[in-house]
Amino acid sequence: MPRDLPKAYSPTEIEDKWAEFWVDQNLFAVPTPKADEPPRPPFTMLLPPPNVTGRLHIGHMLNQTEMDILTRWHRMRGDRALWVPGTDHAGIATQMMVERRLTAEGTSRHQLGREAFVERVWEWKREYGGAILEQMKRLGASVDWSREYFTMDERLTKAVREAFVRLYEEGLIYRGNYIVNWCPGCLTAISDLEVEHEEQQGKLYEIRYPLADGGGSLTIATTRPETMAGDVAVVVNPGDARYRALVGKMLRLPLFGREIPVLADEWADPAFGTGAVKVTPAHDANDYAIGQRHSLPSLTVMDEHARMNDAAAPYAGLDRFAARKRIVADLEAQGFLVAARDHANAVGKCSRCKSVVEPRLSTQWFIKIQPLADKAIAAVEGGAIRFTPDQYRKVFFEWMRNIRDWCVSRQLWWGHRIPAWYCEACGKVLVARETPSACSACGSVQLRQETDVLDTWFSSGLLPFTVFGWPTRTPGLATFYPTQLLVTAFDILFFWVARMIMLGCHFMQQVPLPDGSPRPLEEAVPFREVYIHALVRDADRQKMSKTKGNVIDPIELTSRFGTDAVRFTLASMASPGTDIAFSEARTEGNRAFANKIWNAARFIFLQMDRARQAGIAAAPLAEDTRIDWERQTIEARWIVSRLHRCAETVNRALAAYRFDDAAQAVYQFFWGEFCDWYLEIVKLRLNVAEGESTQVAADAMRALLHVFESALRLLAPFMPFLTEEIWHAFHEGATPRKSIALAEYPVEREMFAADEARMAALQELIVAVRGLRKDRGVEEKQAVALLATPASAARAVVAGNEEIIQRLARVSEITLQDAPIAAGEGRALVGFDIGIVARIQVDAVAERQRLTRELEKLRTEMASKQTQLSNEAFLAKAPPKVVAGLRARAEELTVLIEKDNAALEALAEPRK
RNA sequence: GGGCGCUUAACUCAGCGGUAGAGUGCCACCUUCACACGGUGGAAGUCGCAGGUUCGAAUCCUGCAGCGCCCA
Repeated sequence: MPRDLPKAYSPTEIEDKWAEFWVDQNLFAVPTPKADEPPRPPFTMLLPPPNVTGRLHIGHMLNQTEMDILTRWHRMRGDRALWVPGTDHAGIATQMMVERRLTAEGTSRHQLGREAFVERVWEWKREYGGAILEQMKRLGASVDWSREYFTMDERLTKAVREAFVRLYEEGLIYRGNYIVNWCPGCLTAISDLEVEHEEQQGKLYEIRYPLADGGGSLTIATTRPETMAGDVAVVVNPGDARYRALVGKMLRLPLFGREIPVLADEWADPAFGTGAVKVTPAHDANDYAIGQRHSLPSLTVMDEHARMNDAAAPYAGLDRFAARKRIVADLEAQGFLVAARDHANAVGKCSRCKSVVEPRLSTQWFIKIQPLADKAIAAVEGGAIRFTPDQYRKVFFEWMRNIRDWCVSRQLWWGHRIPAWYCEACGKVLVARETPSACSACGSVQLRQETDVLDTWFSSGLLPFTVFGWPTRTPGLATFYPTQLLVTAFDILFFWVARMIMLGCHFMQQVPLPDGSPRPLEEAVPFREVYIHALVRDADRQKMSKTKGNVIDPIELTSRFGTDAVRFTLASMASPGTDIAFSEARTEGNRAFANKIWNAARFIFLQMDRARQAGIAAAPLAEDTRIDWERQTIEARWIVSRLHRCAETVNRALAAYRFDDAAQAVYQFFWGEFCDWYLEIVKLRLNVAEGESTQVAADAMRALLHVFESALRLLAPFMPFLTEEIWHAFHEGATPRKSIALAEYPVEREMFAADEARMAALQELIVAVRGLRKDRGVEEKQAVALLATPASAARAVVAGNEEIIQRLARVSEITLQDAPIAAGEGRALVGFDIGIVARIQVDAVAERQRLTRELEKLRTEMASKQTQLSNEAFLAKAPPKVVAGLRARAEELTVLIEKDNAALEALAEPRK
């Protein structure tokens, strides 16, 4: 592999290559282990299946970046890391997509017929359905492509049918006539969750309903006068004195002339409107309940398109909103309209097509949800499933405790068709795994299959076990179930997560453990942990939407900044609980970070070549090489110590899903310590003069190569492309493993606390000298002589490391002295006084300003410390450690204040 | 209406009882042989407001204001 890397890192040139490499080499495939294989800690995750019609958006990328970091991390730690990808058939969305195409072609699904239409969708899916997974491949998601699934695959379809039939046999599925959320746009029932409530300014109409006996009238209040034709009663609160006398009497329905009763029902709220409400059981869920209580009939007055039907003559054929206008106008004209007040009310809209949802009485299939919800609640309460952040546990309970039966039938053609057949002869309903040939009751062959399909979430709710072969008890199911983790956004917590928990607990409890013993609830859960991540918003914190035009396209973004930079940005902003306002500025910063590492690699490769020319060994170390750190130099022990500390931080952070902390730690280590300090110092050691011993350089090279290669592995889960490229270049093609993704992740090892303290002192000294140089206006290139008066403890630090100070602070010679630095000529640190010898005039005014500012700060701090230290209660109650720390700091402050004061006084005197 | 969350440097965000942090941006200087997607130094915050608890509060409690989300 060529090592003459270009000067600037160009991600686009290398990313495609590695993305293909990972897929072609099948690197992330995890075969189901054979029985005699030694066990390894499992780490299994399911990709929340994206919609097969979809394109990758930035939310997917965040989700997948987090999962990929975790998977790569676990894999490198030696776990059996399996991440299973797949797509969802997305009933409504996909059907709509193909229908739009048909419309453009001048035809429709009804013209094609069901069979031809479904075949058409499959064609579409085969052609375009893979797009989103191709995008994932490009972004380097380390999934096991050999296990890719599609929710309409034959195998999964069979499992869906099995699940449905079992639930039916267990009495948990029933067919019934109920009010459902009907979308007149999509022409199907939708679940409660697919309805978005929106506050809207509407009217509250007060309408006078005359008594049938002609003795007066009663005024009702309604927001929906268009449903009047379906009214079967008016209810008032039994405690409402205003209407008590009217209960039991009949009213004559205006415009329609039918007679309906006045009834008493607790549901009527005396404080709302007039306290009297009309009851339309076929078009309102609450009214339906009232209708049940009072045995009232239900009159459907609209068709599936939400147009008035014949029962609403003379308004038949009108759209519901047009009908409302006409009816209100007619009521007004005939003197029935008492008032039309402004009224804010929540309108339910279809999350898919935004049509106003029409509550509609229809026959649907339902899952009796309470028994399933009870198990799900128990699983979470018992700690078998843990949520991060923890607050979502409460949200989960809130929802699960108020859940209603799940309407699973959809009036669509694309999806899993419900395995139910109706006997035309005797009316029996047959629910079966295999298509029946004759009625089991009467033997008739006149069977008609149910036309409805299942809600898409029904099949996705089964995925954690169906992908591993359920209902068959496969070795894969035994090995990989339960999965360890689910990573998802808040918005599908109920759609998907809750349903997986309910269905997983229910079906998997029926599957014994591999050893044959009954499976307890904690082993039936689909996953042990749920990590809920943020929503990605635009830079102005606006939710992204196509209509607003503020959608960030991750593919476009990665082509501008590089996939690694975008990944790193998402990871570093992903702190739990808050949404991410996506920042291009930070992405730019991370592109610079990638470039920094690229150039560090270039530098190291250059040094390796030079070293070889000088006869010094400079080859990548074998993986099991141990370095004798004791004989290494201070900066080597320091950097390896920092490396291990960083590894510890990263490992701890990732275990807690703190991607931000992990990313920050790597960034700070690689740039702020490895590049800024270590590489600068190591240049000293590698610079071998003619005839000199090469031992120092050889030792330094070993340390450098070891730390650099370890740091690459540390970074690999976050920036897989860049690190893969450099790692292969580093090994010149002879990599110890196929990919850095298969190498070992660094762990906490040797630490040298004393050297870290010494380096900290050196760094402080060097920074102070640099600052002093700036203050004195010394030119960058000019080396200056340094005078230092170190406290005794610090003397050894300076004495042993002159070279480092000289190089990093650009100092020509160092003079250690006991005599104080001339006041005003130097700078005071806690451990040192330093001064420089340079033929530059001190700018007395500027120096006085600097000192005054500094003194101000020190005195403010001193005052607060003294206040505390003179407080008896503080001394008595505060932990000794805190008090001691405060005392030490106060002493430092005293010294610094004295020194600055002296300097200031000296400056006040006119200079000769 | 019920519930949850947020408000910290110009911007985006960490910190959540014991000396206010990061990245970006800003200012000044520097084309030093890995990197100007760079180096060096520097400026910048009464931690939304008001009370309370505590020896001590950005951090805990209460109230208020503003913003956002979920459920009805």
